[in-house]
Amino acid sequence: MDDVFKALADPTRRRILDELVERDGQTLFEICARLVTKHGLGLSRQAVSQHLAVLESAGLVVTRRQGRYKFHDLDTAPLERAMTRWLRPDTPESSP
Amino acid sequence: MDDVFKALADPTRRRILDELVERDGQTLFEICARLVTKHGLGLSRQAVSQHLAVLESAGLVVTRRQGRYKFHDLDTAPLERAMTRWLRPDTPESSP
DNA sequence: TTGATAGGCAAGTCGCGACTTGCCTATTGT
DNA sequence: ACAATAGGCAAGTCGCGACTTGCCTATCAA
Repeated sequence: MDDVFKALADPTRRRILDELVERDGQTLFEICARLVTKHGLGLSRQAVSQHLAVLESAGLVVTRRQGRYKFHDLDTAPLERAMTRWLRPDTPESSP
Repeated sequence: MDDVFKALADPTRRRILDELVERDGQTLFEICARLVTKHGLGLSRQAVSQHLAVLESAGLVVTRRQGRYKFHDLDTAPLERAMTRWLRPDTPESSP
């Protein structure tokens, strides 16, 4: 759970999550290309690879190998668990 | 919104939010004392003050001065807005 | 089998963020 | 008025994280 917040701290990693929400099951090179073209970010392949490793060890991204490809899928379950931490039970909108 | 994630990245700041959920409107010295006694954290007053400044500029904490006291209140609104960013609209549980 | 593609490992650079230290301002109580 | 309390400002130290560079492994197509 600590890793979830650390993973979300970096803006590039958040962009990666944005990409995976829009289209699940992308490879490292696909994500690389999208970050460069769509968001104008100039980073190396290694940088993206390391970001994906952080996201995966945080449980936010799940990978499946298939031949020489490694597909990345988003998992939002850790997000929801992390965020309900500070949501008070007595908010007036919670039970209308 | 970028500041929200950066603010949540530090474990000490998350502890401060925990404290404010439990009891709203604490002063700097109160928060300091609680972090030391209840959580065993050994940090200076300045450290906590800087953490509170980060939380405030992120909109997660709202302050009100009263004489020589400065009370700190939690605001969870930025949290909820930040989290809905990656929640897919087509989750099977969202519309049973 | 060879070259191209997809990815991994390891060491190194560098800047930002967390924390400290020292001193200063303002409000309160006696 | 004076001391104590509550907080702020600024410069400095230091470690961790983001990113690069160079090289290595594995799978697929020709």
